[in-house]
Amino acid sequence: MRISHLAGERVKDSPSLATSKSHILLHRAGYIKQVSNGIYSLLPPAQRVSLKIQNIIREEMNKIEGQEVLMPVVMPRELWEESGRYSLIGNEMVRFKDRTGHDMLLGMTHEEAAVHMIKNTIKSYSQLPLMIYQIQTKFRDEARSRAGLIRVREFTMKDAYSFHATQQDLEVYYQRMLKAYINIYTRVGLKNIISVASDTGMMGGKVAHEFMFLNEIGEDSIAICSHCGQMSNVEVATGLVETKTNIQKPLKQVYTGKAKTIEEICTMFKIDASQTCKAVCYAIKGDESNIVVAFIRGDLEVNEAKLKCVLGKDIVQTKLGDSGLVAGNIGPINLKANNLTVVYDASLKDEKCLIAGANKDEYHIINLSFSRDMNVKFVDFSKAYHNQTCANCRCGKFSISRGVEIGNIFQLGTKYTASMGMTVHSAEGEEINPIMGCYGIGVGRTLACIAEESCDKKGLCWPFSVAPWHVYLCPLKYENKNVKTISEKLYEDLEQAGIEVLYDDREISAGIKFAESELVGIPLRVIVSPRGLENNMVEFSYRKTGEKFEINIDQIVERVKAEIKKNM
RNA sequence: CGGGGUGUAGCGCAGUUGGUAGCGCACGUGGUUUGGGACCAUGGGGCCGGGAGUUCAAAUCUUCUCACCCCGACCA
Repeated sequence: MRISHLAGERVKDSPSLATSKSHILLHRAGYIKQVSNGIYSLLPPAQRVSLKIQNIIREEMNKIEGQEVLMPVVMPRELWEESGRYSLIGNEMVRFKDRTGHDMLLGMTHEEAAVHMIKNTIKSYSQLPLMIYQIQTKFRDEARSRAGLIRVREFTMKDAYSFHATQQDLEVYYQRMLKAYINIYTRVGLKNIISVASDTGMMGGKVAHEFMFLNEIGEDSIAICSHCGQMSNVEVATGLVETKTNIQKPLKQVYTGKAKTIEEICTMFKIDASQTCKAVCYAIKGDESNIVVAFIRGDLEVNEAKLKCVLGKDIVQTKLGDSGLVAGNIGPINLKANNLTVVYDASLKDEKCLIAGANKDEYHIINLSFSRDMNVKFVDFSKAYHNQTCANCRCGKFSISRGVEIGNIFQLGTKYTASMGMTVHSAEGEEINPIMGCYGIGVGRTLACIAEESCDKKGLCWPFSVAPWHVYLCPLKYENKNVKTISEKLYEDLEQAGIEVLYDDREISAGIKFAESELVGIPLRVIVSPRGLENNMVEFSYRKTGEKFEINIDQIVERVKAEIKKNM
C-alpha cells in the first residue's frame, strides 16, 4: 500500500474528548473515525487488523468443528416472541417497522436465529454435537458508549452456538471452546487475559465464563483470591462475612429522631456500620408496585446481580412513595406494607446486636439478633469487596481488579430449544430438546484491547499476527532519483515475496516519516536513504525495541521474510 | 433516565462593554531546506450545530431544540 493514497490521515492532535490510550492512538493514527455516538467507521488499517483477528478466530472455530454461517441482522418480531425475549429485553434492542408496518428488530445476539436455522433439519442425536458460528455486525443501543472501540453500539462479533444431546457432551465441548478461546487470545498477542466465572444474566443457563482483559479502563470488577487463585466477576464472587458481635442484649425500641442514614445512626450510637442492619429497596421490573426490601448488614453493599438471581426477577431502583414504608426507619420487625418481597442477606444471620429501623418514624430498634428474634431464611446477595476473605478457600484475600470483557462462553441449557420447540430423537428414542452452548467474542473490542496493551509513548505497536502491515518501507529524500528507483524496486520485490508493505512514497521530511511509522505501529521498518545506498545498505529496525542495524540491500527481502516467519 | 460540560475551517483551538471571524496543524502554488513532526512567500477553504426572538447590527444577549463528551443509572 502506498501511503500517499491511503484513506485517512495521521494527526498530531488527539481528540480532546478521548480518554483511553487505544481511542487516542487509533484516532491519531488514522484507524477509526466516529460517525455517531458509539458508531465508528474503520479505515483501512483498522479493517486489516480486524480481518486478521477474524481469521484467527475463524481458524480456531474451524479446528473445533465449527461451521461458519451467516444469520440476518434484521429479524421479525415473531422469531423473538418464540423465545419470549421480544418483550423481555429493554430498549437496548432497536425495534422498527418495515414498509408494511411489520415489527422488526436489529439483532443484538442470535440464539433465536441459530435455533431457527437448524431446527427441523437436525432430527437425531447422531447428528450432534453441532456448532455453527458467524462473524457479523451486532447493534445494541447501549445507554452509554465510551472509550473509542471499547464500548460501542455497533460492532463486529463472532458468535457461536453449539447443540448437544447430553449435558455431558456440552461440558466436554465447553472445555474445547475454552481452550480455543485461549488459543485465540494468545495468537492475537493479548497477554493480560484471564477467564473468570460470571453471571449468566438475561441469557439464561448456569455455567458461564467471561474472558477479561485486565486493565484499568475496564468497567467490570473482578475478584481474584490471593490464595486459591479463584477469579470471578464481582457479580458472582462470594466473600466470607465474619460475625462481629456475639453478645446478646435485650431487644429495645429507642427514639432516634432525625437520624436516618447508617452514617447518622453510627455517629449517634458511636458504633461501626457493621453493627447496623440496613434496608435497600427495589421494585420488581414490570410490576413496579411490588417493592423488594433487601436487608443487609450496614457495612456491606447489595450485589444487584446476585439479588436478581435470588429473586428470579429483574429489579429496578424505586422511590418508596405511598408503599407504606418509612424511609430511613425500615426494619425487619413489624414490617408492614402491601405487595412486599423481603429478603435477608447471609451477613445478618449470626449478628447479635444490630440496630435496625423500627418501621416507625424517628424510632429504631437496638440489640436485634436474627437467630433469636426472627425466623427467616438467609441468602447471599452481598457484594464482594477488596481484601475480603475468599469464601472458597477461607484463607486468601480478594483483590479487586478492573477488566474489559472481550469474550464469553455460556452453557445455555435448553432455554431456547425448549421455548422454540426444537427437538431431536435421543439414543433412547425419546424426543429431547438439545442442550445449547453459546460463545461470543467482540472483534472490535479485542482490537482496541490489543491497541491498549501494545503501545508506547510514540504510538501503537502491533503484534505481528494482527499488524495491518508487516513492514514500513521508508525512503528518505524520496526526490533523490537513486532512492526513488531503488525504493520502488524494493517495494515491488517485497510485495512479490508476499510481504505486506506500507510504502511511504511521500516527498516529506524524515521526521514526519519516523513519527508516523511509529504512530501507525508497523512491527518492522526499512529505511532507504542516500547515505545507506553509498554502501548498498538499508536500515532495518524493530518498532517494539527500537533496535536497528544496517543490512545489505540484496538481503533485505529474505531478512524481512525470515523475521515475519519467526514472529508469526 | 439523572448530574455536569462542549458545539467556530478537515483536525486542535482563540474570539466580552454586540459592529458580519481568527490562530496552529493539514491542504494548493513557488522557492530554500533535508536521518527525528523544517522555513519563507503566497493561496484556497466557514450558514460560528439548528430554529425562533431582542437589536440599526448577534459567534457574542434571550429562548427552544439537536448533536457530541464526561460521571452515574442501565447493559447477552
